[in-house]
Amino acid sequence: MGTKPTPRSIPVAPGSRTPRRSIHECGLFADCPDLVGTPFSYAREEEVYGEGEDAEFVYRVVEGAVRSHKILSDGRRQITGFHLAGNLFGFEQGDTHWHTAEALSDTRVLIFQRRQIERAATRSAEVACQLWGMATTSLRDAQNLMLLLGRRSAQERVAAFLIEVDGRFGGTGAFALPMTRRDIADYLGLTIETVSRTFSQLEENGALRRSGSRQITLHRGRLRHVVEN
Amino acid sequence: MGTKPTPRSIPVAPGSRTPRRSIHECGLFADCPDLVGTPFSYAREEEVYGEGEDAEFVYRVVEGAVRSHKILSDGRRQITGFHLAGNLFGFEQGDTHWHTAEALSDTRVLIFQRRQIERAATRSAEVACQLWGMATTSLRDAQNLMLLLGRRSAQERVAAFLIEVDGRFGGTGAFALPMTRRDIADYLGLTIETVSRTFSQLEENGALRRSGSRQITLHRGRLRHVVEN
DNA sequence: CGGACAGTTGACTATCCTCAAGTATGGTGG
DNA sequence: CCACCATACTTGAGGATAGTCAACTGTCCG
Repeated sequence: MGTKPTPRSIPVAPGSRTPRRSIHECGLFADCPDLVGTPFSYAREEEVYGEGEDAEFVYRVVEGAVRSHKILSDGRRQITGFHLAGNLFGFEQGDTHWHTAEALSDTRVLIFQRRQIERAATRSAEVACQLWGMATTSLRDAQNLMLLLGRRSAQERVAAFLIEVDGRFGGTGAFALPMTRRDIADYLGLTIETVSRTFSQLEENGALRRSGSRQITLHRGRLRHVVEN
Repeated sequence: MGTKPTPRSIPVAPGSRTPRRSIHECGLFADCPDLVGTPFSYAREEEVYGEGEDAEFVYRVVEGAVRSHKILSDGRRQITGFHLAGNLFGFEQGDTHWHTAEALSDTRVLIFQRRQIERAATRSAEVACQLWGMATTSLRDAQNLMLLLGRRSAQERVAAFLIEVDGRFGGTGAFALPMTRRDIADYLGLTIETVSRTFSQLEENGALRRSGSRQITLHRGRLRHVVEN
């Protein structure tokens, strides 16, 4: 989707395109000064990688947001995660991506070569343990989402989602959703209409306020009450 | 549930209870001869560990089967995985279990001290990488289940489930389900009635045959056709 | 101003859930 | 060995939640 500046040809030779930042800014792990990422950008709705492609790179979001999804042949889509500033994504089991990743909005990332990270992991137990920890954290998130998808009502799903997003944006209770209703629906296993209706219900109940469709202010107490059943 | 032989007091001192097997049989990783598991047993429906408990041990199933689940205050339950012979379970992010694990049937396991495994990981990059790989594999499984829970119909869920179980039992197309309809329902985000009805439908369509409620023979072609949409 | 697209709302439908009754199955005790 | 009970499973009828289809509104662009 969108224009495709062949993302895979550029990051390998990072010299000219963008000057390297300080190690502190571009490095992946504190104790790996040689593990430096190359800055890169994606436009809104642009694909970062597609399911089935070689998993050559790993990405850290600097600014913007990315979604990962799986899709069925008839178009049904499940978003498995949103990656916000600071998040790492693109690790896979095996040599190919089993997800598609796309930028929600114009997004800046740092690109790392997967091989290089794997080599660092085989050399440094500390790096490997950090990677293990990140994978375990992702697993916990995935399992929480499984509970939500398998056992929660539409209201509970949307409320839990808003609380989650709020937390990831600093927990101020007010934020602009970086994703469309379709993205939310495909993350929560609902339809856009149900998401929209649920927003309206939550607004009626005073659990949130909308200013425009994206800007949300939460009444976190009431929202938590919806989730905590 | 059931009798509780205080699982946590025994594995620490593995000397007397059961004679240690060969390293090959009890070890967790080939290159860690010091990482030896203690054999232990759980009765049908017995809890291995509960949500919120200290995650002191890690388990490998030798014989039998274990389920991991998360549960809401009103009893809604989501099973996040079944662990069969050979599978490792009990790793967590942080120091406490965020699941409950229970034996489906009388089950023999090997118990490992989590601390010891973590220490091995910090010493050996190879061990850490293996742990990382296992976590990544679990993550992939979890994300596939998310797609199933979020976007698939009851028929597709049950069909996919049966294909998965068949694969884990060797792919012969005939096996005895080790879990109840309730367990299946709570894994697939359905009710027992829907699971039961779906079994009946699939049997009518010739996609499977039942001999007793647990013994299943698959018509894998037709079943795959149901899943592949 | 107008077009494209995102989002909302309404009416109707379908899938799955709930409640209820009935049928196997397996273990226990006489 | 059989009767009995508890439990697992199946089936049916009706209902609720979320989905589908469609129309409409708002917003961002040029």
